[in-house]
Amino acid sequence: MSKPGFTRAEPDARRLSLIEATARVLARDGASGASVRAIAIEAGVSPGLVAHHFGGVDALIAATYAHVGEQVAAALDAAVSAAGDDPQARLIAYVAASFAPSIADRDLLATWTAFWGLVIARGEIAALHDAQYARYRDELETLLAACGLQSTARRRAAIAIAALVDGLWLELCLSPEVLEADEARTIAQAQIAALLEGR
Amino acid sequence: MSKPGFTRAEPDARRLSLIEATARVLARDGASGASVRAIAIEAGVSPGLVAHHFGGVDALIAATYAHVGEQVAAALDAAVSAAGDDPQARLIAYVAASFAPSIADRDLLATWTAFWGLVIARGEIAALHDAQYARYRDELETLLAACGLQSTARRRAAIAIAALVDGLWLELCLSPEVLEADEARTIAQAQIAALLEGR
DNA sequence: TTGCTTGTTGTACGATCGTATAATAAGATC
DNA sequence: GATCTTATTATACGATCGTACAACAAGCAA
Repeated sequence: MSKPGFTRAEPDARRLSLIEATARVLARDGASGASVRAIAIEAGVSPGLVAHHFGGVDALIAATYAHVGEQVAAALDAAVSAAGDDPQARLIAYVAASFAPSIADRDLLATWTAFWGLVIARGEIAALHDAQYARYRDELETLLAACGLQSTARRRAAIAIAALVDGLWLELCLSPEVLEADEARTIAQAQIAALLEGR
Repeated sequence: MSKPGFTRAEPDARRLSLIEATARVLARDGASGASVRAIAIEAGVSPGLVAHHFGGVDALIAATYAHVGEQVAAALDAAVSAAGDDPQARLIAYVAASFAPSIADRDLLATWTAFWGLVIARGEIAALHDAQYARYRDELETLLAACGLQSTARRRAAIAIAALVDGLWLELCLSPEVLEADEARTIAQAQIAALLEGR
């Protein structure tokens, strides 16, 4: 009974571990450091596995983006569920969750910037971003509808909130010493209140 | 009288042409395509010139970021000057100028994403971003003060507007078919009006 | 046990990376 | 025209890049 030199994993499990390793490398070394070899070492596997499971490094980064996006969306949804029944409280919880320490950190930003770079370099990846943005906007529109906002104003309100949150989130990640999470939350909350004013 | 094989340029002039070439390469191929050789070819010079004038490729990209930032700031300032004397009109002109075709395009976004990636990978570059952000915020605070906003509310209002504009600008660049410049302008204008309401 | 599938490894390949360096020559100075 | 400074070129170096590929072995089925 000799110890196995390596363990065989289910394709899905291996793919997940590669995705998580990619996220860690992206966070540590940035987009330029996310090479096939660095990712493979981080995941404790051979470089060839990346090609075997993803075909190429671009597809792996895209999958990482999709996965991280799922996680963020789940965290925001959880915040909404925990917020109770009041529609406005749910909307505010959804937005405020974007500034939680686990969401607004450099590690996540690294994944995002790497992916934005990919959108520029390889146009076909833009569809992934469009899908995530559409989902975020839809969720906001649903929450806004529950607050009683009429349907004609909903789209613009959702875009406005999404943009504000993105901008605050970006600033929070890039220079947390200038803007703190609490202030970001306060600002977002005030803007939402203003948007719902003339409802 | 033989034709010179190359022309000698003033260091500053050559640096500028390298910076402009970098911006073009960044826009065309993204951050991963901005290699010393690609930039040198685009500028019509030898690769060695990058090291000679900038010391390394990171410094060249940083200089490109600074230069593009200057251009954007100048364009925004010009829009303010052209807006006349009314304080609120000046503020709105400043913000709306961010969505002009020359500002909200993928080419500029490519420079920004490349630089954001550098902020992650090399911490010492973050200071450049902080400086640009601080300048933008200061300009907004000045315009807000002219609108009669009391000093305590100014900082938060400036951050809110900066974040909103950044988010709208980002979305405009990434998926212009979803969000159009006119709508972005309308949204920003409405938010500014709301911010100045309780003044 | 035997055979089969396929996840996994290790390596090799050509391309490209950033940078260093010596040779060259443009253009100003005297 | 001679001299000097230095911008510029061209090349070479070692490292690292992404991918391809053949050999290997883990684990399941029979």
